[in-house]
Amino acid sequence: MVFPYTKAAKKKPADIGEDLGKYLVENSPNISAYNVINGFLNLSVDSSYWTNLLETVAGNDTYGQEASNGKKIMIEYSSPNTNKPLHLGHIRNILLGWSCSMIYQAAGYEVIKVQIVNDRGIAICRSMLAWQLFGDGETPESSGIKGDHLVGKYYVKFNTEFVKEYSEWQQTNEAKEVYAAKKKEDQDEAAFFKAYKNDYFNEFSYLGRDAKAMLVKWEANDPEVRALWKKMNGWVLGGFDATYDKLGVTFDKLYFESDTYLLGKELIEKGLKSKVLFKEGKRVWTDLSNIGMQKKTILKSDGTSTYTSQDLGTAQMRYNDYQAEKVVYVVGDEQISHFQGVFEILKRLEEPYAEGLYHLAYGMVDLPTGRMKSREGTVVDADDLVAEVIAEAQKSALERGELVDMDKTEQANTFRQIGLGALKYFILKVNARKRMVFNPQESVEMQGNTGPYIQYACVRCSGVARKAPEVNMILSADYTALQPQEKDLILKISQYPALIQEAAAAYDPAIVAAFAYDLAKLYNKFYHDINILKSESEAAKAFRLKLSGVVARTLKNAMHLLGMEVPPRM
RNA sequence: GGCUUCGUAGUUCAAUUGGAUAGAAUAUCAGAUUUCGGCUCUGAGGGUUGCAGGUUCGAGUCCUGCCGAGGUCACCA
Repeated sequence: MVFPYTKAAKKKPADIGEDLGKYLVENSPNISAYNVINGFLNLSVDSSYWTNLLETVAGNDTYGQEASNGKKIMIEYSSPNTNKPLHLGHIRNILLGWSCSMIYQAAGYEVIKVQIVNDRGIAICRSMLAWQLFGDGETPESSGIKGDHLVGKYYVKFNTEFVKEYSEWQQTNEAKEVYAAKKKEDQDEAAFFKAYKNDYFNEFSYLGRDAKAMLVKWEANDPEVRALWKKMNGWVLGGFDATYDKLGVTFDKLYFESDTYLLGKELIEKGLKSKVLFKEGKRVWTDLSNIGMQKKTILKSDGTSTYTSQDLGTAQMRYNDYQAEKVVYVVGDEQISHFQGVFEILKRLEEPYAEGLYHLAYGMVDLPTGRMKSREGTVVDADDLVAEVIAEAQKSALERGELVDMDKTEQANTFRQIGLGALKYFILKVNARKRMVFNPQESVEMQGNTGPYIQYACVRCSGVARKAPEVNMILSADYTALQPQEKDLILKISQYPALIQEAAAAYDPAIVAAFAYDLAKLYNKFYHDINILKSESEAAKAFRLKLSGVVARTLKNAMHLLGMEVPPRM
């Protein structure tokens, strides 16, 4: 493309193209020809360039892994509440966090994977209270229910009981009086009570009163409440661990909100001194109008902490723990303004890590039928989903009569790899910041732009490469009549390291996913068009086997960045 | 309402960051191959990139206005 040079050179676009092309052919050994069309300069690359490139890549055992750059990055992901099991939204979060971790590792960073478990607050007290009232001593062991699901059951129970209580209350005289006194114009009873729910919880509800009382006791370190809290949180965390294990993700460090929610005092003192923050009574606030936001409360008028104060303190603590240059928060896009506020305050406080903070905001996951709503029971449970995709992989393989001769445990493992591969790819191929539609049927498809298609291509080319141990004996330089399919493959592979950097800079696994798919597709075309084992010459055969080996390795590497495994057979 | 994200084949997603004829997949139809591995390949139809202006050699991409869908506007987390 020569348009940008027209002004500087004061020539017609076509002439510049001619001059440049001519110069490059004469002076670069890699360029063999050129032509100019509509102001675009096209160059032809000599075959020795391609074979050399392939040799270089083949000889590099760590292709796609940058040398350490000595920098640290912390990636926070998952970070669930301990009152209910994980769902599809968490899965998107977890896969994004994991994949970004892998990408940054490949880009040369030391990665610290963390999560902050939200294990306190009124929501947790709701589950606890419901269990106390209706649980009858039920445990994961006694009921056979996975711990997180058991606690989730009582969270739901609380809500159904609360709704019942609320609708009964609406019939009372007290409710009629509240309605008469507080209703807005044109607001009928139904609309009013729908909007009044939270106020009811705080002012009139028995369940609400008891849950809040429990939270107060928890904060006062009441031994009985704390013991119950510990017991139920243990159940939930055990359940989460099982789910993480299924998904194949790990963490280097867990932070607990119960330990961090009081942090931030030190930074607040600093902010008050430097007039970044202001105090009225016990309340501390700041003005964020410069980034289009309003006043933000950091400490409440009773002096207690807020979400903001807690995140300020946590950021500082984690910097003290690890001194990471970058910190990525994988959190849903509904919290964009919260993090803008937190990051802005830290910048004003001139904290050394403030510039390296990044909120990786992802969009909500919708179902084909609309959005997920826990109240309407349309939430897709994480454990159910994982079981379903594995079952689907098994079903479709057995229907085709494949893998039946395989050892049972190996077979089960292969189905797991395929099912999870399908699920992970389906979610990660979509740009993170976009809202996405999750179709359970399509997620387990095996054809087209899917995980199993890529896995299959990889299995295929490593199978080909395995056929010929002599690939390492260099012959490929003698092969000069390269086919377009071969050039396309080498070109694609040569872009891989730059692509990793690009994906890291954009915090976007979808870039890697698109690459893996393109490469798989190019290989399948190559495989179809050219019969490798019946190549026209030994040199061509050696070249193609070597190429297959390099494709296999690159595909496997790219899939690893997406958290996908490659089955031994498919 | 203010701020903000988004709107691309029937559907799900791309588009090298402002570049060539907007590409894949899926579904539909028509073919090929079936070798090292059966989930492979080729082709066809399908688009006024929400609408209307503007900026320039050139706009899906940038600017303005409208329409539509989210998010957010707590002394909740």
